[in-house]
Amino acid sequence: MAKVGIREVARVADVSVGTVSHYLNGTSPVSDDKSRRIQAAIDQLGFVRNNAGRQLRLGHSSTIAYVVPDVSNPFFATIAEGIEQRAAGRGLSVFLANSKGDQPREDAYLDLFEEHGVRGMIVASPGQIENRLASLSARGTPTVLMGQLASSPSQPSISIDDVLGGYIATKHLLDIGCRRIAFVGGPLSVRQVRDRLEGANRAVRESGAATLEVIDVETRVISAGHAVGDAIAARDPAMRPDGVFAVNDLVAIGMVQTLIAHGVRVPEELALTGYDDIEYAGSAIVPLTSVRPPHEEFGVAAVDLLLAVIDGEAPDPAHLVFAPELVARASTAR
Amino acid sequence: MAKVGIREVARVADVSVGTVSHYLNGTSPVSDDKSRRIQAAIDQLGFVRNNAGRQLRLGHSSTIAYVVPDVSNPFFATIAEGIEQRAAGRGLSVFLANSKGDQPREDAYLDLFEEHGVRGMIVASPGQIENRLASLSARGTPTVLMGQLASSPSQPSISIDDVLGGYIATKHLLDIGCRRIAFVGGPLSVRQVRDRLEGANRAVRESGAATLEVIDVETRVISAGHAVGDAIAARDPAMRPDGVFAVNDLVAIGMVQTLIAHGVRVPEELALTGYDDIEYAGSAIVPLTSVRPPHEEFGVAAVDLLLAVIDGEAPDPAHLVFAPELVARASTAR
DNA sequence: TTGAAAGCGCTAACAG
DNA sequence: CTGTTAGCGCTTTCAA
Repeated sequence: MAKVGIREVARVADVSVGTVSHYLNGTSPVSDDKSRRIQAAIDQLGFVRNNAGRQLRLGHSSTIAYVVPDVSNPFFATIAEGIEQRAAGRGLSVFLANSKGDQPREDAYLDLFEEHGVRGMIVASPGQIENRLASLSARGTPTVLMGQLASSPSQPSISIDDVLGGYIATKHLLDIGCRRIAFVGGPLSVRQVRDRLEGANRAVRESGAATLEVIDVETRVISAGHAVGDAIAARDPAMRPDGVFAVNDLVAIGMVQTLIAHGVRVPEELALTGYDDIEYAGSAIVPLTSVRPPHEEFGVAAVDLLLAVIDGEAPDPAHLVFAPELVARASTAR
Repeated sequence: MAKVGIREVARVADVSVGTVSHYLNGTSPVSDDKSRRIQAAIDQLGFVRNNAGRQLRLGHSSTIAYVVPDVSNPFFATIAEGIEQRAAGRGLSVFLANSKGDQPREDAYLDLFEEHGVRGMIVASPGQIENRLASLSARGTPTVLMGQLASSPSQPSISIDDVLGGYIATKHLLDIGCRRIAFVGGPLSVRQVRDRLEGANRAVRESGAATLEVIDVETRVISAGHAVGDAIAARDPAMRPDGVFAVNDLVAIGMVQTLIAHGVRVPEELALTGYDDIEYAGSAIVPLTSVRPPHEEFGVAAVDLLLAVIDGEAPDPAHLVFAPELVARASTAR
């Protein structure tokens, strides 16, 4: 396979490389005759434009990067969709990377994308990476921090108000009559967990008429929910909470499964709400009430924010904070 | 931000650009003194190597692409992990792309990666793309087709024996005593669905003592399972199947939820098996028997196959076919 | 061990 | 409208 470049195309079409470039980029009009010859040559030779040359000359690529801890998390996947749509509309492609919540690996990807000269990055990270992002910016690659509110005013970020989310979830339980509330989640070193609990605290405090128990879990997956469900079912019924706010849907799904298996009626004896509104939430045995972050707008807003920074506009609110909303389903229907 | 390149580093360190390059790549020994000066200059200037220039000169990049219909599908996500591990071991990075099962979009990504000069691509596609992959290969980008057996002998592919999978799932139902088997899945235009049904047919035929009903569904998601579960529960108990092979776990999960809600006992009255062994399968109300494709080895094998092609070795078996295995759980425990 | 210099493929400025 | 040409940043001979 001989490498076929723009000059080979030019030779076959009997035009100059400049003309081929103009044809390719629409930089300047090309006569019909030559256009046809150029296209014919391209087809015949199977020419594919070499991005390295193009990018080197242009000084920048037309890609942005989206780095997440877990691509298979439906939450990030949905956002990715919004990002890709919006980016495509602006002529940008999106490179995806999976950091697995692993710092060195995340670092490696950030380096890789920087070397590749991406126009900007949207980074969701469970860790402390503001310094890292700051140096990227300083060297010319704009970034948007996703999922947590940046502490630096100059670091654009886009996040969800988890305190509010925790508040509305708990308020909902109180509104339907629950008085012995339990928050199931942990560890508190995770910002999102802490914030949600704080919101729950506030709602309970405001009500003045309810108690809040905290049931700590190490991981926030289905099996953790199973364990907690078993433990609650094993209690004397009088000692069980009558309303549970699970830190996320996976935990809630696990809980509802074991609770029902043990004969605890949901929502009659125990009302339950999750968080995140993942796809499976509505498909659980007892469809799950959940707190829904604005998935779609989130991705779009992230791209818009990034583009603003790329265009050199200091975005007025550098921090976008979205309000989640409650999706009430059978698990809290009294 | 002045652009800082290798020559700026060379200037500050008072060496030649060639020496900096050698330092960076270990291409040739560099004296300790100069090494120190170069590193100091790099740190001071915040130099980041420009991949475009490097790649242009080198003629190739050090990335491979992994294109899937749905990154959030746990099946592909797990494989991605294997791919990234293995690729990293060979000094390659992986770019991920989400085609959403959309042909034009898949095409766009294939083009994009080809222009970016990736070393090779691993492509999982629900569609017919062998011709497309063939032209990529012809132009110099090796590919591995994932998830379906390639019809062309020269197109490397890596797939799972779904006929066998369907066979062992159904055989298992027969072995535990089921005689009125139902296959829930569709449409038959999807290769994997067809193959699984074929395996089911074979098992039933071999047994000589059972019947196979086909219950068609349009989509293979939880809600489809709900609908089928409702329909089966509504039947006269004598008309219900006593063993169901669902085309995938999502459908099976949906079914088990509604069946139980309607009081149909699983597995006593109706044994049920899914397919794919996704994470949630073991976490269903009734833990689900499923057919497990070899996730981990799959990604590793795909990379190895791709690397072999990149290295110009005509891989001996161009087609790798993996055998799935049965994971028996409560949903078929009699 | 180091430096000088020739491009890799492409775009854009400029001249026609 | 079209052709000519100068680099973009980097690696890699080739000499020294």
